[in-house]
Amino acid sequence: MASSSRPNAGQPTLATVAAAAGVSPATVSRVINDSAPVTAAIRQAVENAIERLGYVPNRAARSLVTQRTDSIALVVREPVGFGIVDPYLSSITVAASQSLVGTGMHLVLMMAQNGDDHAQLAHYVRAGHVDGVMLLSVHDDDPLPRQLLRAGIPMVLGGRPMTTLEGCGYVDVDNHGGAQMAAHRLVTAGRSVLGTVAGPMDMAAGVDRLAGFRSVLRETGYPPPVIGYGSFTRASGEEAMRTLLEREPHLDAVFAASDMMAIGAMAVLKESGRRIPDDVAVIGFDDIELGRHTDPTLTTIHQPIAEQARLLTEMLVTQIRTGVAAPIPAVLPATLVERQSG
Amino acid sequence: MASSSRPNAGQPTLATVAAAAGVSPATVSRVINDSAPVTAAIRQAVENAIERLGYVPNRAARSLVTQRTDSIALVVREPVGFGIVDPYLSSITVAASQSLVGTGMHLVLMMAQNGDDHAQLAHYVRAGHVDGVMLLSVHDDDPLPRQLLRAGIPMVLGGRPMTTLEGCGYVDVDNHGGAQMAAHRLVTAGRSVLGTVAGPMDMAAGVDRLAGFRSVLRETGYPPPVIGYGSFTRASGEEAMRTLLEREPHLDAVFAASDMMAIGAMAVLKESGRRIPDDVAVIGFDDIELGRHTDPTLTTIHQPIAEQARLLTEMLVTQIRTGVAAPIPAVLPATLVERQSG
DNA sequence: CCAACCGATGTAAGCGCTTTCAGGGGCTTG
DNA sequence: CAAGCCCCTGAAAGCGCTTACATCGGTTGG
Repeated sequence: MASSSRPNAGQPTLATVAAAAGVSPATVSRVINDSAPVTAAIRQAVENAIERLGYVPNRAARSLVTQRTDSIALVVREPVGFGIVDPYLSSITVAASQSLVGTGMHLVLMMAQNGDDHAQLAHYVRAGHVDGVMLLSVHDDDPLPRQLLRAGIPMVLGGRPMTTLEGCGYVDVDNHGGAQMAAHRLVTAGRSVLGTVAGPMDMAAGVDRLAGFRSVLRETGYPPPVIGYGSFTRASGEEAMRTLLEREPHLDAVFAASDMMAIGAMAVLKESGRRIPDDVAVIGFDDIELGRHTDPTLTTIHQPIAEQARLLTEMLVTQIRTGVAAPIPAVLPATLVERQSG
Repeated sequence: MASSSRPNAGQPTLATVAAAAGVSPATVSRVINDSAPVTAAIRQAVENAIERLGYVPNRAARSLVTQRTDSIALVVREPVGFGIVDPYLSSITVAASQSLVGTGMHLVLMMAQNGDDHAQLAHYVRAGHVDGVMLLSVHDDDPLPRQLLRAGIPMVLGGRPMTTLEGCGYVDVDNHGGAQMAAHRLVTAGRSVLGTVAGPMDMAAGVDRLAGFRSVLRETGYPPPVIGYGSFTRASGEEAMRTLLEREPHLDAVFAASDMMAIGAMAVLKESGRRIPDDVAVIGFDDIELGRHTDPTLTTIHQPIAEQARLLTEMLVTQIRTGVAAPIPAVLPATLVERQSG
């Protein structure tokens, strides 16, 4: 259909509009961007022409001269293949996308699974396809953040980076405090042999949640907990739980650093014949939807995801518009959600 | 930091590379795009220069002349606000993003919640920011698909459109057949008073699932089921279930057109003192992760999401590259997943 | 041995837009 | 009433890239 050679053939351009309105292209541009005063009559004529022709400005052409693209990249390091989806990550993705509505910016979704993807991604960003980057789920050995920072790309992080990153804002949840709440609850409930399924030690969320949990035990005179390590996934939670049970069969309470790991842990506990919470109490972290539907329902630490996404986009957009990075990172409060499991 | 005025200052351009390699810009372009034969020695020199300077081609400039952007939009009509996320939609989003890896294309995520968003979106697409559109969750009264089609934008649909759309491929799941499986199972299990929580009647998924369900009852001599209508969300499932119970208290089986609605229905049934599946059997549709963790676990109809996403991207990319729409839509098989609820 | 030719490179013309810069009224002011 | 301003508009120069088209050796065939 349509003509042939030029795919864009037929679409009116600035010049077309200018001709139709009997003015210069410059004036049309000024009307569109409201970048300089234009006489009411002329403005009207231009707007009519635009309307009549169904003109839409070409973004590539605009980007070329303004050096902006009005879109940002959301980069998620999704650890697993097809089908499996970290509910926390997908929630925050949706929330970010929604909080961008109204800013006139758009979201480019990028799932980086490995180093190759990251290299391609850095390329993509530097090719000027986005004005800034929102990075989720950053590991300590990840070279990407530093790379982007060096290239001067505006960037914000969802979660505190392990090593301080100058010139880059982030929004974190009070992982330490949240984990303390979990520990307190278990201690208060009179549990005596505690264990924890910790997250990866190359992520602040993993480290902080473990530290918070241990700090309470230390302060209350408890012996150190048995620790198993996972990667926030359900499968890793199962595995860690098995290790925990081997090393400490008399365990009567477990704190998991993510809900998915808590769910895996619960499955293993049940499988081993233990009742939850009667024999073993379980507390998770994240407050994903799933936790409301498990049997028993999951006691967990809530993260304000929508708020986190909102702050992230706000920080990033500000940084893009003003050129200066948010000086102060945000740390949002975590809250305990009491359900059946612990 | 960096200089000031031009944000892009410092980034090498084609010309920079050409100068460094001692060749013309055209030759550099030919090397980069492999669009014409270039002597090995020269190619080498150019590649060295690119490497040394860390050159990255500017996409806006390229887009301007090629009229391609190498990115596509994933448009989701997300019915609800912050926080609530349809698990089916978020899964397919992730799957689509992943199946795009390796094609050199990128995904722009767009959550359109209302007509305004849609208008803005059509604008965005026509502004040439994407080469094609993948549309999820299309309602019959939605003007967007036709609008894009008329504008000649390559497009594919996740799910059959209610009204035939010429020149636009789609990938559907065998909703009719899947619903029949559910009905069969309930009938075979000896259930006698059947009801269904149907989906919206302005979407093929809603209509087809209801039709499939009824067809089996008709053929097996059952009376027509009581029907409640929802919008695929959990809350709407609860509400519909309440209506069903009012109209038919002796109900002993329910088929819900989505897992989220099934979960809502189960909550209402439990609340009313009924045991599942003893008093009432429940079967859902979608096979979302949540269904594995409910109590009882949810019997449901499985959709091959990853496969659907893969086919959608494949169709769209092909259409973009060749210019012709996929002539035959794909319909993927649904399968029954037997769990505890029904 | 010269004409025709072919393959590799360079030249230059835009793609559609923004943005300086200069200029041309209409006003105010001395 | 002339000089000076200010406000609005138009002309034109690119932004960084691709791509005809021209060019220029070097072959090949008659």
